[in-house]
Amino acid sequence: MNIPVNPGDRYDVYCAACPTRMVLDRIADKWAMLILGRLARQPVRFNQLRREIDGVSQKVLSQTLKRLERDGLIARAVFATVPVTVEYSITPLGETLNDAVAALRTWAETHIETVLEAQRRYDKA
Amino acid sequence: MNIPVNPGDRYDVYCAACPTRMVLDRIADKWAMLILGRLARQPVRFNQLRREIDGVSQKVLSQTLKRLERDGLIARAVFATVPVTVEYSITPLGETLNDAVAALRTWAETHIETVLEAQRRYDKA
DNA sequence: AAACATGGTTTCAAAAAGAAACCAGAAAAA
DNA sequence: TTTTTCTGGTTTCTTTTTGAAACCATGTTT
Repeated sequence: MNIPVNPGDRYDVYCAACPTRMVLDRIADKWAMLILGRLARQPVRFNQLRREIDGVSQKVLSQTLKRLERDGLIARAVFATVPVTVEYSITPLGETLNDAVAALRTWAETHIETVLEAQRRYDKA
Repeated sequence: MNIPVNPGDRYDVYCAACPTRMVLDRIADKWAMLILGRLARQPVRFNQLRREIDGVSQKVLSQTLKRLERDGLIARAVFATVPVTVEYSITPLGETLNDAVAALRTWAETHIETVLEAQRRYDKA
């Protein structure tokens, strides 16, 4: 371990310098996962997204959308309406990621009881 | 949306007050994912883990391990050797989560080229 | 004697996140 | 007509989190 990634080495998230680590850091994010899951259903506008992703601030939503767009996971379309309409949609690449992320979201929803139980036991001891 | 979770409501990560949101926030973490993946192979001691999870600080490793233990995802065993040995291992519940997380880690490793390409295109424009 | 091993905690600076105000411009409500 | 609402953000400021480094006790190795 601790081996920097040079051309020819294979990718390894356990190496800090590996570009896959950067990507993991970016997708291992609560807001990114929720946004991706919402856009997987259908394209949504900025403020609509803000209302549906309960608890996200405008700043963080804006930042996260920018990063997801830069990574090619979502697309941003501007329509010259009044007022201006900005629609975000998922890309084919984003859809492949969403399949993996969906498993995490459903894990949270199906195993929540067991986790809460474990927390109660830990806190009692 | 924005409806607080009351008894009888079904769980929904898109609601900020839902306990599943707390769990998602906890598992949607770079370090937690890397730790879980390493422990899925075999039990590992603290300092060994610190060396293998390249880039993690002792403080964050310690904090993350505590949270994972509290959530029932990993187990902590202390042996009265000299110096003391502390071994961390994955639990059956942790293994079910690791299956989902593994998909994310491999996504990062398989789609990294496409993501880097998208970033270059975005930065050029 | 000095360095290194164990598994952490503590301290402090830097980075990130969150809350709130602000922006322009038009439409709708009062 | 003045106020409020809508669009999609950015800016500022505070609070939280993170990361780097030092420190801790105990014991072995060099």
